[in-house]
Amino acid sequence: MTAEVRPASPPLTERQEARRRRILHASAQLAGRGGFDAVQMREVAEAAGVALGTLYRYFPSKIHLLVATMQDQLDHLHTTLRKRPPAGEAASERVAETLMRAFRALQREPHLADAMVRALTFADRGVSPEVDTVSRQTTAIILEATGLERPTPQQLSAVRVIEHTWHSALITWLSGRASIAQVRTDIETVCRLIDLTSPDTPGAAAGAGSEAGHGDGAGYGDAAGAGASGSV
Amino acid sequence: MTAEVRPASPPLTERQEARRRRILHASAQLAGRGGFDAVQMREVAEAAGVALGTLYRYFPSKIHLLVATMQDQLDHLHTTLRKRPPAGEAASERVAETLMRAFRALQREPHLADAMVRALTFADRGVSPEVDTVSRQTTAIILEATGLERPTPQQLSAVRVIEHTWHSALITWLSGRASIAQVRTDIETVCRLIDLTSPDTPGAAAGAGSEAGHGDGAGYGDAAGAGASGSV
DNA sequence: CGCTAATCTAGAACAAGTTTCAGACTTGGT
DNA sequence: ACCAAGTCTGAAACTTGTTCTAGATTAGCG
Repeated sequence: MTAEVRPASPPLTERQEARRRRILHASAQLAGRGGFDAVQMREVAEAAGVALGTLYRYFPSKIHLLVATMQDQLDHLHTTLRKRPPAGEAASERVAETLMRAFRALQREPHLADAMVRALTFADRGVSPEVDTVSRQTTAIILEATGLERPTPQQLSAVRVIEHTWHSALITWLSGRASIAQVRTDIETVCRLIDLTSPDTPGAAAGAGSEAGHGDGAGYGDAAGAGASGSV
Repeated sequence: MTAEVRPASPPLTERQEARRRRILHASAQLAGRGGFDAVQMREVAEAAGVALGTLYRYFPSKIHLLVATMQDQLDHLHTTLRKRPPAGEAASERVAETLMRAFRALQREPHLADAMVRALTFADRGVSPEVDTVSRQTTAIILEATGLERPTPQQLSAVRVIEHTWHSALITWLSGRASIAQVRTDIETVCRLIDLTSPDTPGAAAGAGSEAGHGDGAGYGDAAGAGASGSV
């Protein structure tokens, strides 16, 4: 039932699964203390009882390791959330409640949160698939909170904005530039102002352009192109 | 005139100012090629013609260096933007146009963008003041685009959400998880849906259901613990 | 069981950020 | 011009992520 969908080209043996689990456990453990910096590959390896080379065979970089740790934690969170769905009236309220619950969970382990979020945002293209998994997991949680059966492209865009805000607000909190109250305000603001109402609602903001995916293309050398000359 | 407000505890001598500038130039240069990874402290030092220790005296870490580089580039951008302000009707259009212009500027130097944004999001508490400066600069640019004289707390919250979205959307683009078109959609979505209208300004409105007057959840300024101390 | 390929271990080695240190150079004040 | 304090240089050292190697173990298969 759990989303635990890993590529897993070759299915892992039992011992391997156990190793993998020990590694993730050690990672979360160390992250729980000192955060990102405290997760040192040699220490993880030792704590998990594997050789350094093995650790790198399972997780090709520290970032991969921490992103996997986040997937793991998100699974837990998702499971927990499902046990007691948000009770708000409007979709926006339920989303806000869900995110605030998640935020409270993170507050309980700020160092762990630090390690995971830093890894997520620092991840480069080489980790995209894994980061994408986390992103989809987050989207799923939010969408579930909305209770929408068949979200429209506009609603999906709105969810994307909510996710962006959630993510970035977390960063400002973790880096000490925003208080907990400020994060709550940001979450409530985006959930309140962004339109999550169904398409049959008149006056709702219209056509949020294309859907997701990597359609790319799109002209961006258009109007105002010459505007921002100069470097940057 | 320009926001070029640096702490500058001891005012720098001319030679020092020149060194600082050479360092920043070298940093941007190297970042312009290979991005974050290509900015190697030894190389920056050599390219700038200073000793490694000196580089570290000016910028206590690679992150500090890149964040300072971003401040620098943002200054340029801000100046450029001022020369031809956005022309849209509604505040939201002007903000979207401004951000898209900035985005186009970043696209011209994707590696540089990568280096700067990665540094920003990876920055830990030790770099908070500098990151905060960048954040305030960004806020200023957006606020300027709105044309609001005295933004209400609600409007400031909206701007925060826009900034979060902008920031996070950039990350997804840089890490190859979102296309340029997708970023544009996200920017347009948040600008369109978030309410930026003034209480006394008629006309364009996003007001989908919820109204901004709503209770204003959570006040500003209670930065429990680590909040923004030295605000503008 | 015995073979082969894959995996695991221990440990060295390498890369890049960061620190440290002794000595040379600047600067500011007298 | 001279001195003291602060700054800069060059180079080595240290840290931690990552890679590599040689030999031991394990897994799958006939």
